Amino acid sequence: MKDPLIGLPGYVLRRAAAAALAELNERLAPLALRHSDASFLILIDASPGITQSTAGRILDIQRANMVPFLARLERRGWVKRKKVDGRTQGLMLTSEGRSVLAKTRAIIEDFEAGLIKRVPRKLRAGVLPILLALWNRPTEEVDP
Amino acid sequence: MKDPLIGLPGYVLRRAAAAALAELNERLAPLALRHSDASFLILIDASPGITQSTAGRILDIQRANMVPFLARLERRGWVKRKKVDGRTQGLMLTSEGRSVLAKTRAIIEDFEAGLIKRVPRKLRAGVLPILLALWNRPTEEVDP
DNA sequence: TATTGTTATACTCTATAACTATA
DNA sequence: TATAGTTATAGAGTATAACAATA
Repeated sequence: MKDPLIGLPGYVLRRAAAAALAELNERLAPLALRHSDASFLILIDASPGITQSTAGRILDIQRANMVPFLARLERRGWVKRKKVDGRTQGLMLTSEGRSVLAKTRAIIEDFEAGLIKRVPRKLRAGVLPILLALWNRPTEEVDP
Repeated sequence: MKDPLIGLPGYVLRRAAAAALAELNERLAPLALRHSDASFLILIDASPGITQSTAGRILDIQRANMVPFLARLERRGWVKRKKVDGRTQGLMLTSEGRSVLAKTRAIIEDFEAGLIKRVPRKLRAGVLPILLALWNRPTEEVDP
């Protein structure tokens, strides 16, 4: 039985992402982390003092959904908040957070390397440009 | 504020898929369909008489999750079941199902065309081969 | 014994509306 | 008036375990 959807880039994009995410979550499971936690830790580390609104905008996580998300990371002692003004709080990794991030980075690098290795050598240079292009919503009719 | 994850193919793959899916769901909303419904209708149409177990295996939907999924499509009069033997039932589109599928296909074709148009011309030939390669789990160390 | 369909259940992710307190 | 953080809630999507009926 063949999959009649296999010629549709949108469908294959979804399946590829789902498979990759499942694999990454498996690999992160020993740290009791999910891929979303990992991306969040990386972002805070790259931008210490970032607010949760800004972080949410970058990662495309709604403000409302950041709350339980952040609460968990804080409860586990990986992220701390520091008041910036009366309504804003900057996010920082704790030293424990940096420690778990180091392990996380190792797992992610291994995962990403494995991902790219599935692609035939000759096509590898196109992977990131194509994915970035697919990601961006059409702005003007460039290269129609 | 830059996204420090933008160099990771796995991350961009996820974001690209999420954005594409959201857009497709928007486009399908007038038909009160979701992308998962659409792929299911296409599959049944391509393989009339397929069982839900087989369909679930192809689409990577668990048997247990097929039940409410199929029930909705049947309730809306788009899919009917026919007993094959005592425990197996073949799935078929109703004429109403074929009618909604025709509209669905038009939306999907337009969506897929828009998706591919985001990619610079020179890279387009690589899109599907790369996505298919990323989808497949590594078997042996081919092309390391 | 293995498979099909089913029920029940739980967790993640996402989406929206509305509230508060601050800027 | 707009924004940051929060609460509550709902709907997809996905995962597992267990069961009955049948092959």
